[in-house]
Amino acid sequence: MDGSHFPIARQALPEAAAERLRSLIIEGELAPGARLNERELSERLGVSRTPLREAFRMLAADGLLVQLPNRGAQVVALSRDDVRHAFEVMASLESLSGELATQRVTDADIAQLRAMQAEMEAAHAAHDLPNYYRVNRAIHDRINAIAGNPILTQTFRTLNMRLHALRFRSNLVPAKWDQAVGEHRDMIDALATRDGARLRDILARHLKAKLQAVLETMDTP
Amino acid sequence: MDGSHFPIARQALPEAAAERLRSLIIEGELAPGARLNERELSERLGVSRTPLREAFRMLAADGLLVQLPNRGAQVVALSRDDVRHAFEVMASLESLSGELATQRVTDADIAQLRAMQAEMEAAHAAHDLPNYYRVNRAIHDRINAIAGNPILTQTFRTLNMRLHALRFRSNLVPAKWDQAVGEHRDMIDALATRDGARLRDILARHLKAKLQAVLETMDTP
DNA sequence: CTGTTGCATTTTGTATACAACATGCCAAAG
DNA sequence: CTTTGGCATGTTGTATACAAAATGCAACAG
Repeated sequence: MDGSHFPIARQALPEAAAERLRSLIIEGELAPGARLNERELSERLGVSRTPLREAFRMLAADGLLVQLPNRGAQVVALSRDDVRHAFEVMASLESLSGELATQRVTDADIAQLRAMQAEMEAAHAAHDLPNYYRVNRAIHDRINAIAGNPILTQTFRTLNMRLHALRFRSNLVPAKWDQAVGEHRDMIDALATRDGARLRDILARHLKAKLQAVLETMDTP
Repeated sequence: MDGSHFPIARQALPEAAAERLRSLIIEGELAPGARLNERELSERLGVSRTPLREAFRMLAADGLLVQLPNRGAQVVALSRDDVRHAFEVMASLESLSGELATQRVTDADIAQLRAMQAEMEAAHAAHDLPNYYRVNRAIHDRINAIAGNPILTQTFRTLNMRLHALRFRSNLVPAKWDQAVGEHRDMIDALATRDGARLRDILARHLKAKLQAVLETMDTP
């Protein structure tokens, strides 16, 4: 018997509900601060309240919801300071990720990253924002994977998820966009030459710029 | 007013259950790898299965449990690599914490830390391991608080919680203990002189030594 | 003796009923 | 007119009943 167990996602109603809720939050269907009515949501998602409440607990642990005693759950509303703090931590984690990646990256990885970079630049040239973001994130994820530290990856993912709830994927000033693309190319160069210090430096600047861009899209305190 | 003003915190049964389970896991009552029977545990904790399952979700999010579909929850068993990875991330976060703290620390903070350091050295001199660990942790928490980044604090706490499940609080080689105490004194000195680079350096060494100490207490792969 | 099949039992997963609490409204007192 | 008390209503919190899946065991075929 080989170990090929089918990925039949048979079960996991709470996970499925959590996934669905995540989408609703990230897409703004459930706005920051919105209170979540259990009965209404359970009907909308087609599950009963029990698995839905377990989904709430998961999202609360991710920092996407806050749960008030006897008053239910509501979508978290990040302040500008929250965003600054999150980016401070993310910058530190990205630095670590980059440093580890320079130690472990293979030539095959570099080739793959360069291909993704090309794809991203194509999206940039075509002003295709959704695809740009998709590939952008894929590159960051790939570097994270190369770093080879699952706990780092998970910690990072959790932080990222919070920020995605901000839906800052809308506006992007052309000059900043150009700069970001250039920084990405530099990042991969630094990786290719195994220059950890330079990579750290680029990442720090990259994140600082991204923070500014995000803050500019925020009208709420 | 009746006299029975119990802390009516009748609420938050899931939180209470989670807290209790955390203790049971950290104290080894529930060993790594142990499967948790819902009915048995719910009777033991005096709550029904519904809030207990929500507690499971919370602990799973913290990384203390893993939940397998249709097969319940079990206490996570960390591998040596998991521990290495966790320490890698923790070192990065501690560095950030130290750097931020040097920027924001006040003289009053320094005085308080020195008092705690004295308390810790007293515990060291008295070979009082439990108190040593308590004050040790309090110092780290204090520095974290001085850093003034709640998201950093929370991320750090989550990671720490996983490691506490290892119960490495038992053995400690005298030489290592002496060294750790000295490093703590150096840390506070570096903070007092606002020497971020030196603090980073000390923290990196401190964490590396701690990792070694923890790994030595592990017999499981 | 080994391995498979089917059944009985146990355990997890989900829905729902009921209890505790919060909220909004209206009436009545000041 | 404002404030307060109490009731009606809705919402969350917990327990439990029921369904589905896994597990263990024994009988049986090879």
